[in-house]
Amino acid sequence: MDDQAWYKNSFDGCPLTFALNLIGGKWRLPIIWALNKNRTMRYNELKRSIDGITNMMLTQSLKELELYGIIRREQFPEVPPRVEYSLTEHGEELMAALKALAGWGKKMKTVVIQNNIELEPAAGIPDSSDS
Amino acid sequence: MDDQAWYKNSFDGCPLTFALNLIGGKWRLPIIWALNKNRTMRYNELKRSIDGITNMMLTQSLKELELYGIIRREQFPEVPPRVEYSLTEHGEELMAALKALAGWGKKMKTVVIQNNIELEPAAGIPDSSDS
DNA sequence: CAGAATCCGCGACGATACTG
DNA sequence: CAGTATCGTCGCGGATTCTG
Repeated sequence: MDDQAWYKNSFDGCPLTFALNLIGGKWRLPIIWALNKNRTMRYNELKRSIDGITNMMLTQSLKELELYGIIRREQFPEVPPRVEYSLTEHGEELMAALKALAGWGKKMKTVVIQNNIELEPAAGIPDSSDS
Repeated sequence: MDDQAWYKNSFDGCPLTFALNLIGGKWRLPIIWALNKNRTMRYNELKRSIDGITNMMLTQSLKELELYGIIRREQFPEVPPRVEYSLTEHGEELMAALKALAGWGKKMKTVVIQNNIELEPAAGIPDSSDS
């Protein structure tokens, strides 16, 4: 990197953007969500539970979330390796904030669909197939 | 699109992912944030206030946010065109949810930086500046 | 003043191996 | 079982130019 790590000055002080950077990416939320439901999960258990994720993305996302202090990784030195993941306290606190946002999203889904019906011709989502 | 619009089945029912899709993208939050502070702003006022945004991205983001019902657009039929933007009630409600997330982010900034200091060599942010 | 249209780079992500 | 490594794709967003 030619400058500092992104999180040291991401939006230079906007904690919201910082938070969204932490939970951004395609797979972090699914992981967090799964760990919130099942409390603690092994690697392949997560992989099976999250549809479509590859080893690479799962590993990478888990490492990042652990680095951020959102999830906890416990490795057991056994012959067939066993690694368990769970949410940290910060992860649990995150869930609370996310639920508020989810509540808003639930309401908005209706609104957006209706707005789209009214304004649809101007939407930036072009249709390129006739099927 | 070859299938339905993304928001009609984004995560097929996860309102959280839906919400994040609404406020995702690079400029939507800065726009929302600016409108929340100044209540109502004109186009070029927004453009000046949001550092680095181009006409294209501003126009596009404004249209999307309006389509989603998060912001309101008022056009005045005057000789020098005048357009004013402001948050809708849904936009205001969003701000509330975002503030909780921002609070979490504020706490996490400290945590992440400290974790990084300890775990830094394993971070996924490679240094390739001299290669 | 308030946009619209086009081209393009880059980084996130996917696919596909290989390993202790 | 729990990862790593490498390569290729794809689309968001940046830069630039044009218009009512």
